[in-house]
Amino acid sequence: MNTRAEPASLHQRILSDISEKILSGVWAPGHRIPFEHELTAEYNCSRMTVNKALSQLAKAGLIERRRRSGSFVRQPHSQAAILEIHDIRTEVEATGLPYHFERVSRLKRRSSAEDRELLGLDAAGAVLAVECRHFAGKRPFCQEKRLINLSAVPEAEDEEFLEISPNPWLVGHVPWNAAEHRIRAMAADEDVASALDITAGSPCLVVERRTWNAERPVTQVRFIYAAESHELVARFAPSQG
Amino acid sequence: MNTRAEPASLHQRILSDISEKILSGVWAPGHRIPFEHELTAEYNCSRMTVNKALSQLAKAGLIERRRRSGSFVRQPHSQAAILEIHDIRTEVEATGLPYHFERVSRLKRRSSAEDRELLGLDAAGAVLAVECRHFAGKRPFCQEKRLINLSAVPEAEDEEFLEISPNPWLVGHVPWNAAEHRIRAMAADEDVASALDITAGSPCLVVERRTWNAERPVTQVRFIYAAESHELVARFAPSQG
DNA sequence: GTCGAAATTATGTATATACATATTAAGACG
DNA sequence: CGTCTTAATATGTATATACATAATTTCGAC
Repeated sequence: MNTRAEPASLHQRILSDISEKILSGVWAPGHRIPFEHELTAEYNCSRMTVNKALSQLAKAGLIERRRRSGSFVRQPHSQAAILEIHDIRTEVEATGLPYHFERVSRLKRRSSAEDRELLGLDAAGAVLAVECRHFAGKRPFCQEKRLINLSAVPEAEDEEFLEISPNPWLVGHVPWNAAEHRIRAMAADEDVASALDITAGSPCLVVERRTWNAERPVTQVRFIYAAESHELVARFAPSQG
Repeated sequence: MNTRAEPASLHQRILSDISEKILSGVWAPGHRIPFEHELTAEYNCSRMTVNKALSQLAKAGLIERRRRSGSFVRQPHSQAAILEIHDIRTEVEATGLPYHFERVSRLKRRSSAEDRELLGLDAAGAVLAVECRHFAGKRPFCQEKRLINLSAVPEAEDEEFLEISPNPWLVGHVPWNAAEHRIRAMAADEDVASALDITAGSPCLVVERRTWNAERPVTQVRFIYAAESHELVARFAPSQG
């Protein structure tokens, strides 16, 4: 009945056994799962091993542990979902169409007030503004307008972004430890409409991303998709560890 | 010297000490963090305690552990972000405007093929179709079109959704353990345009959610917002355990 | 020098044990 | 009957120990 690959270690097996019972609904929310000493007997192992599995399930939010009372399957209260952010190349290739991109423009300049606003920069400094178009087959898939903070990423000044698009280049060259995405709908203005080969005023999906490294803004980018060509998927899936 | 709130347990303190060094950028990606035996000496504790902290950091994706070589700060490759899904009441009240909603229609029917498609139902069965409008002040904020699978939630048949809107009611009455959100842009059709008091064809943000309980579809709902009135925010934040 | 065996090293997993702590149940007492 | 104390119980944390495993390095045979 269980055709999955069995996890190598015992505590992982215990964890996955239990989480499967919960996720399949065999143990409904509120159900008391066996005590540590019962699982210890069932799996013929030490309490530490069982404890490791249960602690991880608790940290993942699947169960709640109460001293003296035992562990219980939690109500999945979560209002947070995991949003998969894919590389554009990956997104395009998932449709089966060949991917390519075009660097439309690249301009180094002292940061304007608007640039600093978009990047979240306090001080003045040089920025690099890059615009690209990404294609699925022959049709434009996405317009990219990007600002790169040159005081955080001076190496970008030597990159033309003709062979490699900004995102893969940045991922390879600059570490970052925080990112924020804002997602909204927008009517295409003339600029977007001509870039995406759609009529002005038609609906677009806008994904704006800002990334930081050690509190310092690295880059700000706005991806604009024609409404028909893209959707985002976010899942709430109780984590498995 | 450490003015933060001290975590209660030793392994948590080790974990938070290290993750702070990483997130603040003191230890950059690629940096080798001290060996377990070095941390053992530094914190004057057993290897198991250090191991617990490091294992959790590894599982959270902050570090990578390599046998014989040690543990290293990982490149934050993650392309997954946490999307906050708020209740509409919360969203509206965050703008400072008073919230209210209006139940437009409520209809019980045998599921059509389209209903089953939307809900992800295999078999036929009764569904409840509910339509609402949510307001921010006097202006329409969001249109909600929902299907409820009555074979999974029979109690819904006795609820009129006049006093309480479907989402809070469902959260209080039905457990669920999986959810999927699809986010896209759309042009308002006549129906949406009149519901939101905008002109047909103007851009809208669509959030479609489906939830399951123990593999069984519970409800499918489509929230439609005028482009100006709403945006979604997703963050990538390295988890702290 | 090159190849391959053996030692070294850091992590991965598991055990038995100990004591702490939160929570509930049972009992004593006014 | 209610309250206070005490015991019982499940989890929380930590230790010392042991052996397994993966990845290097060392070093000897050729």
